[in-house]
Amino acid sequence: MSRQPARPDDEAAFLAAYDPRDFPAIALTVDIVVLTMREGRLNVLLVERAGPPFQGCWALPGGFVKAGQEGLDEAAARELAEETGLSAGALRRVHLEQLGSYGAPGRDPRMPVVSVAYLAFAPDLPDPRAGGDAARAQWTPVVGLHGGGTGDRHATDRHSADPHSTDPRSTDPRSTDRPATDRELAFDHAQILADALDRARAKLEYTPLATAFLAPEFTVPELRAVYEEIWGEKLHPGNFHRKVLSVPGFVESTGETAERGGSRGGPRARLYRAGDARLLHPALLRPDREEGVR
Amino acid sequence: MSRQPARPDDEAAFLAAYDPRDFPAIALTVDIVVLTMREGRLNVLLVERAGPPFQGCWALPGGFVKAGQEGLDEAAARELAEETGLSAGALRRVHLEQLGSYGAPGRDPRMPVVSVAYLAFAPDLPDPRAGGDAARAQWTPVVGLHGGGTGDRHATDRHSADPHSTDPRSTDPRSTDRPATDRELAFDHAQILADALDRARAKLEYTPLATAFLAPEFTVPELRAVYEEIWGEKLHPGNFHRKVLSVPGFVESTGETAERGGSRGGPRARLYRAGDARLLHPALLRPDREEGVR
DNA sequence: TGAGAAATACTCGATCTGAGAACAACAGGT
DNA sequence: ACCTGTTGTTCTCAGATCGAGTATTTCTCA
Repeated sequence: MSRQPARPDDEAAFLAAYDPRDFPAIALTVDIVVLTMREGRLNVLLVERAGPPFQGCWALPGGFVKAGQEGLDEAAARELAEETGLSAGALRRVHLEQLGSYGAPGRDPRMPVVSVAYLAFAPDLPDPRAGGDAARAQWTPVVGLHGGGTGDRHATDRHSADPHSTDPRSTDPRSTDRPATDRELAFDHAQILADALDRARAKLEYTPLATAFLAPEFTVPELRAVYEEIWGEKLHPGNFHRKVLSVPGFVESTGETAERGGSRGGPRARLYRAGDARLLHPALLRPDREEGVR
Repeated sequence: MSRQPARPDDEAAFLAAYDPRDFPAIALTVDIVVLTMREGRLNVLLVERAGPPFQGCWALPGGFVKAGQEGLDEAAARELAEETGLSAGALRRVHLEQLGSYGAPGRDPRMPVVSVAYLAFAPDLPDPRAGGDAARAQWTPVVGLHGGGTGDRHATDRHSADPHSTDPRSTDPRSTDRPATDRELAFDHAQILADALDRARAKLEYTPLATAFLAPEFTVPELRAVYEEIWGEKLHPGNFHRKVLSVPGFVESTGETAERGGSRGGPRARLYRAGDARLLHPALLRPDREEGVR
């Protein structure tokens, strides 16, 4: 960054190069993959595009960065607030981090557009409001979405889901008039979503961020459900319980217990709060992933 | 991304918004943190700025993205090739990955500039050539550099131009004559470098990328030296050796042994090649890092 | 030729992990 | 109320892994 177009011309040309208008036009946007847990399923916030291109298609919420007026993180936070209609207070409980930037030529048919993608983990949020240029916005189960699912090959780098994972996906991806499920996403958003899921799966391993999907007070089984849903595989209840309580700073007891036992029986679970750890040590690793080689 | 500025105006305004000239001017660059190992020390490629702003300051190599003509990864690869003067063949042995994007307002005094930072791991490369707008370019030991050093706090979460980044502007880090060591970096490059080092340290844990710093054939002690230099701490030779050989796909034996023993004595070490693993399983974790909390 | 250093192999005890069992608490239906 | 099946939580046990320390052998250097 921070260099004139190229070539150490003379001073005049040098300064002239600073005229913004002389740069090839390029637009910068932020897109956000907002993940939340609804009724035990991982959902992503999608908006239906009101105009071309990809009119009628579902896409990730996002918008243009106000060049010079806001930073990237700020722009993402602003878009997140606008799109979810959440108060600043509620937003404080949402985890937001940069995912990566996408700028393949032609990804937007209108003009060169580079998008900085963000990833957000949110507790169960109210239904979104269709604001701005979106025809409507809604939570969509990730399962069955292109780019969704448990195993999305591609992953730039680390971890890719294993081929032999138990795939609880429903074998009924019908999309008659159902909302966004099983729809192609606009632009390269399927790729962004896939990368986001890979990142989310990895994050659960070494951070306590799974708690960001839950209410301030939660039980170990609820926490386990988050891991199972995002990783797409069942975990050993006993071992998971032992692990969570043994990692320093992961959770702290409230002394209370849940109001009711499980919906299908069982004793009432104890309640915990998120601890003060930012990183899990030792990490909570995903079961047997033989990959690595390839 | 991919939405008009905001607000569901009427169709006319909608279409008008597509004129590139109507968007606030913003420039997009790529900056690359190229790391290599020279004489046992971790070095980063820096260029001396030939013109303002930050004239005479050292900065990360980089340049403007050719909007619409190349993707982000392409642009980074191109800049890397230009700046190092390496052949396409030699570049194939270099690991290049996206680090994150930085777009704090005012990070470039000229105009809004967002930079997509990349991270590269390279084996010992020849001296760089000062091309383009750079007065000169050279490898600089990371130690002693602002943003360098072993302990750069900040970071549990990589990337993102956070608001509280050290802002090197305002001060006048004029160049006297000394190379780059102990100099303030231009723009927010100290922050980018710090983030890059954090990422590099983490990458060594779960990927075999340490081998990217070495020749095609290397010994276990040489590999250990890479880890020790980047992590900034001595490792137990015996345990490291056992671990490296036990992780499937990390290294594979060539059957040969090094020409000479260690410079200060000791038997000749066996030679290995990088294996076919992309991920280390189980990971090679850094010794005792009590952090996690706070 | 001797001393010191380093590569590699081994040992031992502390930890961590996966799998399974045990037991009590609880929901739902009879 | 009383079964019956489910589930939260705790334990046990064997195998894998890890940190630390030791032993052995092979080099370099003086």
